[in-house]
Amino acid sequence: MPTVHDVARRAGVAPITVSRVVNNSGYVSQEVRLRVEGAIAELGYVPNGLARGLRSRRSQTLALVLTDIANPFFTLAARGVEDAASDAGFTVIYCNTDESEDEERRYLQVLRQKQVDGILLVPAGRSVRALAGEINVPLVLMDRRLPGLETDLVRCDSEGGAYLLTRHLLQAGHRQIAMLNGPQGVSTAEDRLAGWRRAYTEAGLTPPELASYGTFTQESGSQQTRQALAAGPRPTAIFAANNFLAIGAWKTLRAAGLQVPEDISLVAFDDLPEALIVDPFLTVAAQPAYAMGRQAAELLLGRLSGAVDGPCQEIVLPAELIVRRSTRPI
Amino acid sequence: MPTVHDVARRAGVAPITVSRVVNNSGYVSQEVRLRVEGAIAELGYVPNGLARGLRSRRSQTLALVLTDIANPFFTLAARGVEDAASDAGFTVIYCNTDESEDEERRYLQVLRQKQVDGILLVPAGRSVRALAGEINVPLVLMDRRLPGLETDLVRCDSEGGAYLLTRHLLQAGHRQIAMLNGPQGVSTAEDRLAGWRRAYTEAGLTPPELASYGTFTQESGSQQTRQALAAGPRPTAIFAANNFLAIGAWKTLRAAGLQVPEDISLVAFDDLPEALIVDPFLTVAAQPAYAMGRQAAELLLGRLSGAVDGPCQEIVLPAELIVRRSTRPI
DNA sequence: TTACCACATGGTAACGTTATCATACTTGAT
DNA sequence: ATCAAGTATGATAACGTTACCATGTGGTAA
Repeated sequence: MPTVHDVARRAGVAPITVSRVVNNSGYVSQEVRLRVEGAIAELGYVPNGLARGLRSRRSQTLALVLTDIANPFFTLAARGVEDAASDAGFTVIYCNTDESEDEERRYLQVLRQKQVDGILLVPAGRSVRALAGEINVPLVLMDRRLPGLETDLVRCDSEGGAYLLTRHLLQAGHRQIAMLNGPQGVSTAEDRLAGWRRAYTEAGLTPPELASYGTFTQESGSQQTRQALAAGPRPTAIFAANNFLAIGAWKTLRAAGLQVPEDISLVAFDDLPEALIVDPFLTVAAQPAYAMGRQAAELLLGRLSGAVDGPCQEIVLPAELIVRRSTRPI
Repeated sequence: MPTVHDVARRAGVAPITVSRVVNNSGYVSQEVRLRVEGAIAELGYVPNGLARGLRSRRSQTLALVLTDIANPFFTLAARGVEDAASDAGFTVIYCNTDESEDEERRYLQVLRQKQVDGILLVPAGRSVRALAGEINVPLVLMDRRLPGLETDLVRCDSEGGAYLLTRHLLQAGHRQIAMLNGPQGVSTAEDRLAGWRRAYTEAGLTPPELASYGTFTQESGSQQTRQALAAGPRPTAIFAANNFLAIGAWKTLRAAGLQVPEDISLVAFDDLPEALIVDPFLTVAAQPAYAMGRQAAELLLGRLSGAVDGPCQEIVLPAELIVRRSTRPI
């Protein structure tokens, strides 16, 4: 592997001049520049990013820490992040926490070692709040708020989306709307619950005792659905707080012999990518996942370059109500 | 940021001793080890990965270069890679080429700079063959063969899977089976075409003129389907060479007023993750995507650690025929 | 003339770690 | 007493780059 020294010798200049050519920094005469570029091409020189990063204290690397890249919502967000980073000459390290705080802690430690320039994080737990100070690296949260932590944040308007979905059902005459939710304490779960509540109260109604917590998984969707079906007056509609919960609910409804929407209505937060779905059927509140990822990355890159300055920003993207065929008036 | 020197001073030892404690290498007495560990904890010392990598020539980083992480097949493979890498203490840089050779070239250059220890690659074009020599980094191909390049390879048995799907249709009495394919020259496309052909010839039949090339996208699936429906005797079945092609085909069939399977049968390579599908309906050849990613990463890590030695390996995982409800006898 | 600035190039040191070699003390076998 | 092997620690230098400072030229303004 040739180094700056090899290139310098070949071009008859000092190593630092090679550095200037490569980085387009400082003054270099046209003649010398051409000679150096020639030498670089002849030797196939590629700068060593580790040495560069060590000296300049910038690694040109971002990290994306999320709960599960296999969730299409995060997959799309990841593409947004990757595209923005790549445009700016940054590479991205991905980390899946699987909603585990231990994993999250472990990864943040590893990323500190790697000297990443910035971190995009979908927090799995509250522990980041304590770590954030230590990490000492620009941090932008995605998707979820983390009360008590002063950082930039790019998220979707969960409360508003949930409100729209619930209002849609209320307007169709539903009153017993079961809410299947993610983990208590996770901001998206809390916000969606709040939206559900607000739709009721704004309609002059009292929210029923039909909200449950769980995890953002299919299994939890099934479990919460079974629970909702078992209790009190059977709900006439179900609001699943994310895509996996919705799939679990739907499967369980089918298994219970209930048709959607004939026997029960079903709405959900999160849309599924058009590319994966033959016949979009669910009425949903769609999040602009790609845009969220891109904007979060751009905000972080802006902080790094100094283009963005000042106090923490909270960018809230709207959720779009897409009415399809999984609901029916009562 | 404290360094080895700070820790060393605090613990009353030499920096190299701190290094030995951190890396668990060489001899360190129990007493000194405890003192050093204490100092590390007190100072919150974290080793600098860049300096470490520069000196030791190992960055503990792998790269995963694929065409599009948004394809669930690759998403799952990526999880397999990430999990295996993470277990071994490696982090993963992701790169999406979008099937562009230019992007692929660009990324390989960047990865060389980053001094990644190894690369997992789903080749977008033939250009890698030329680059592979220069890169000088262990390389494991995933998913696609690249004739003329001597490297490790982990892939699925595309030919066999296509054969199973086609035979399934032939046994059901279909003779006019249109094959919607990906790009000519991509090994998975060629292998699946070969499997389709073999099913015909083994049944003593001549493959019809119903195979077309395109890209592995939904749009191409629509386009190829329209073409197949327009020509000659209408096909009684369609074999889509991947999941996106299948979705495009299905949508186009619906738009043309054709019911699956009543009016036409449909099968596809690639399954969709259970978590995304309410009611699995398509008969498919399912690839073990997660296993593919994991095994590819483990092979690469084995090469790096020296645990795997010897000539190039080609690991071929079987595709599983899953018969569901999208086909019917004729 | 002096002073100053833009341009052009180089020398030196430092980023934080670990490879390599060197030193020295035990212990036990000969 | 001697040697060898195992244990324990350190000094030095190097990985490849760039920050920082220094030097020198030529032109232009005062």
